[in-house]
Amino acid sequence: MSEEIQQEICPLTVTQNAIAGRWKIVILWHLSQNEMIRFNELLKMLPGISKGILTRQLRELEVDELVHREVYKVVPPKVEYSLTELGQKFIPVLEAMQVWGKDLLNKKIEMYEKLED
Amino acid sequence: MSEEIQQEICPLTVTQNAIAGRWKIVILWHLSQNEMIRFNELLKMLPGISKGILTRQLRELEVDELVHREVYKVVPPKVEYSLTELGQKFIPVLEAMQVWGKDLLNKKIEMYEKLED
DNA sequence: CAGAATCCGAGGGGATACTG
DNA sequence: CAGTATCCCCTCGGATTCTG
Repeated sequence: MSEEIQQEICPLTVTQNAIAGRWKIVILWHLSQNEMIRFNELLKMLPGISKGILTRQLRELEVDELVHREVYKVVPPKVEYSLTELGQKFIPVLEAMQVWGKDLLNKKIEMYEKLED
Repeated sequence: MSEEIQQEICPLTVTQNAIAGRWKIVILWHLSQNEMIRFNELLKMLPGISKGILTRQLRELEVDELVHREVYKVVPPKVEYSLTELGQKFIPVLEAMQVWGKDLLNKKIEMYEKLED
């Protein structure tokens, strides 16, 4: 019981839960770079993902109110995804992650170069 | 094939892979607050985790070089965990996450308060 | 175009018992 | 004290097929 409380009141844990999912971080990043993106565009931006999975990840992000889904009632269907206000507040996290990721990649590159000696 | 390349050269994806795991973020946070922590101390700090899982998460963090494991050859055994240099560079991410998580929690609290009217 | 529905398999979390 | 070794379970990712 007290475990569940901790799940809900720890800021890091709620963050963790919100971004748990193989593609969510990259999805959020694309949305932070593009303002609005249609479903199939997003699909092309994510090589390797399948439609079903993309839909699920987007729905979860929508439930957590990081992403807004705008449906245009036209034929053929048109749906655009964008960051909510909460989603935009998440951008600093993405930026910090990117800084760290680049650091890590540079480190790996250095290691490969040393191996060539 | 090209998917795998993207997996390895995208900074966000490498970050994502490094912290994928139910407890890693919280573990990193505790290590950022304590400099060095023994195994059983960490266990107590994480209500709900089991020994086996804690070990696995720590091993993965060790492989990814975020966490250092110092074994003292004494009886009974004593092992201390700490952040590596790479792990310390991750702290800004944790901080950004915490800011965002607090924001989200405040938002939820507001919603509950409105429900009471 | 943007999904919904279904099925599958891998693997990651968790519990328990044992050990140097 | 700090693990290892199993076993189970269930979720999550992924592939495929169908639809308004």
